[in-house]
Amino acid sequence: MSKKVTTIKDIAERLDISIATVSRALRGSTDIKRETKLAVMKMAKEMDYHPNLLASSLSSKKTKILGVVVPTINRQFWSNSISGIENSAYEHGYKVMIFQSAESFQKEIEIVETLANSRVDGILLALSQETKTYDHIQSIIDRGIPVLLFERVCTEINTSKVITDDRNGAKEIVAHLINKGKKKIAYLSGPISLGVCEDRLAGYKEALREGGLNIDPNLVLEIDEFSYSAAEKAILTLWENGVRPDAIFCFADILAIGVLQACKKLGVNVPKELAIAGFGNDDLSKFVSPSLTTMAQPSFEMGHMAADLILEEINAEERTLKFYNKTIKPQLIIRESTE
Amino acid sequence: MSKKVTTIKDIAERLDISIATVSRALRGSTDIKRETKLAVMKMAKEMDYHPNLLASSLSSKKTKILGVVVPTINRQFWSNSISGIENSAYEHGYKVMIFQSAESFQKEIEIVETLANSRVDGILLALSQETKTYDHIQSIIDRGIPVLLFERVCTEINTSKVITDDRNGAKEIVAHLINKGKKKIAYLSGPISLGVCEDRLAGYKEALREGGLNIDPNLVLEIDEFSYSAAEKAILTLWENGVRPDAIFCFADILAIGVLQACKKLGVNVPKELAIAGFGNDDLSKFVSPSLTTMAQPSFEMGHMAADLILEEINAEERTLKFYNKTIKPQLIIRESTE
DNA sequence: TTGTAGGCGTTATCAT
DNA sequence: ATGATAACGCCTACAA
Repeated sequence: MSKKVTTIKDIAERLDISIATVSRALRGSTDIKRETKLAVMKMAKEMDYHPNLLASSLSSKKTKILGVVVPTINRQFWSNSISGIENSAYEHGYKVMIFQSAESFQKEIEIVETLANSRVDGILLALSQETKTYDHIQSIIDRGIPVLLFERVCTEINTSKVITDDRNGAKEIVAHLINKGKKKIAYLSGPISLGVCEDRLAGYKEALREGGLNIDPNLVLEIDEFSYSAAEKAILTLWENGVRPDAIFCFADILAIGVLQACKKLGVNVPKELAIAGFGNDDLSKFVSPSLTTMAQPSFEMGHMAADLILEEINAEERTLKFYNKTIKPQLIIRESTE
Repeated sequence: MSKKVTTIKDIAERLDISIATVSRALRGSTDIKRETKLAVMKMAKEMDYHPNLLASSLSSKKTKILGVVVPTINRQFWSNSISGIENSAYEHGYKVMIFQSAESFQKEIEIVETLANSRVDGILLALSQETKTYDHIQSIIDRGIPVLLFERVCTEINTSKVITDDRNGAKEIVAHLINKGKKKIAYLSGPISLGVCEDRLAGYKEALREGGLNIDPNLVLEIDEFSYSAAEKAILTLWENGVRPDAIFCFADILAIGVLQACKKLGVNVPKELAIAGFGNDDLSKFVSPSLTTMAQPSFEMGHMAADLILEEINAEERTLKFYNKTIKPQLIIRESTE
């Protein structure tokens, strides 16, 4: 029953050569006779040999694997960024292991630990919503494993980072609302403890200031869950309380969708009574009706760049300890919800 | 610079005991003195010890990792099913490695090979669109690694499978269209070489037959890409050719969205002139306007069940060689696009 | 309960 | 160009 798995040792014995030679032949070392190499390859095929990556990695101290941790793969932004990461990794001969933290600090810790213990060559991480301390990350870095933070980053850790230009993106789209003649512009934010949310808040405020509008704290809504239902509820509550913005900038498209749903229930006309702007340019934003004005986030490119950077760090001859801080510009896409 | 990594050997030396004892203490073996165990644990913490999973897996021949291969993580059906898999795996102390085949046969082969060479304890696989031969899968099974097929399966391989009840699901939703008085019902399918597509075609035909409608081959549209743009184009072409169904059942929600877009361009009223039904119950289907009638696929449950099954197989004392064939019922959700 | 020692399958350093 | 042989870090009979 138990199938005998062939190893390089078996090949060596059958060919009556040393395992060292087999090992070299198998991964195209230069100094090896052409014929022995071919003989080994042939025998390997014949004996149905498959390398044991565990053994190889243990010995070589390289896994050629990148670990990725995102809050969820169930949002296009994240799944697209993963595709970008995979694309770059693939080009460089690396594989990618994907994990979801589900916005849980505990899970993030566990995942990062597992990844490190699995000796991945590098970790690409987008912080969970709950993450407020960073010892678990610093500890990984101290263990000598390169970590790159993307999208959900923090200032406390000194390492390479790739982020969206959130501040200017938010500023641009809010400016667009102002241009449309809106005077009471709200911001529907995720947890402001998240750097991304804060940065977009800053951009929002900046746009208001430059547009000569004053900042009304009552128009800054903070919800703690990235779901359309939470957004919908927030708007219904707002209306109950008699607050009436004439435009709203939402942290993410999924939230904007919730706002849209609320408007349908309330009979509020979009964009006349309430203009809605999102962020991300998910498929959803395009197909919903009215279609959603939003900032397109180049998520694939972000992932690609992130992987490029960490691979560069991994393969740097000297640990240069020079980290990059890259910013990616989002792009305004005007649709019906603000026109 | 190169930080010395602590191993059990180091701990053993510091405590002046054998590495065997340390090893046992570290993973709670029963027969070990309480105090030595505590001493080891304490020292491990003190020396910042982290187990090397490569070494332990190599030695124990178990990785406690499940490999998952899906066409893409960028569709809710797939990302949700992965969440289901993770959920079950997590409960059983397993981790999950996720890979995307991008509907490419070549990539599928590579991924499956890598997974096997990484000695994962089991593989959960949804076949790529291009996959027509299955030697690469049989070969993995022959190597002794459990493989479970889900959603995208084939009959050629004898192993556990988890699928949607596609035939009855399709039948039910098409029957619903017939109930609504529709007489010329089209089916917009993905590549019919895919089992899923074929099964839904069968259900579609069965519903027509039972509804007393005849089957018109011109109303069965086959496209080779699961994108809204491909679907949109198909409908525009159909209209150009003067074919006018009064209802259309789409293989997936994303295709139904494309049909909806086409209708908007053509000025076709939905559902009066053309009723539209999808499959999957993506977020999209709910938020689009008119909202989409569809079959809700319990993707999370499917993933969960798939993982449960393969874990059972992995942990079976005797390789029983008894495989399961589970079917999950989708549920009709009626919305505006057919009302 | 603890120790000894032989793997697990590769890679890598010296020799030759 | 090839061969011995010692790691790599951990597990696990078998002994004690």
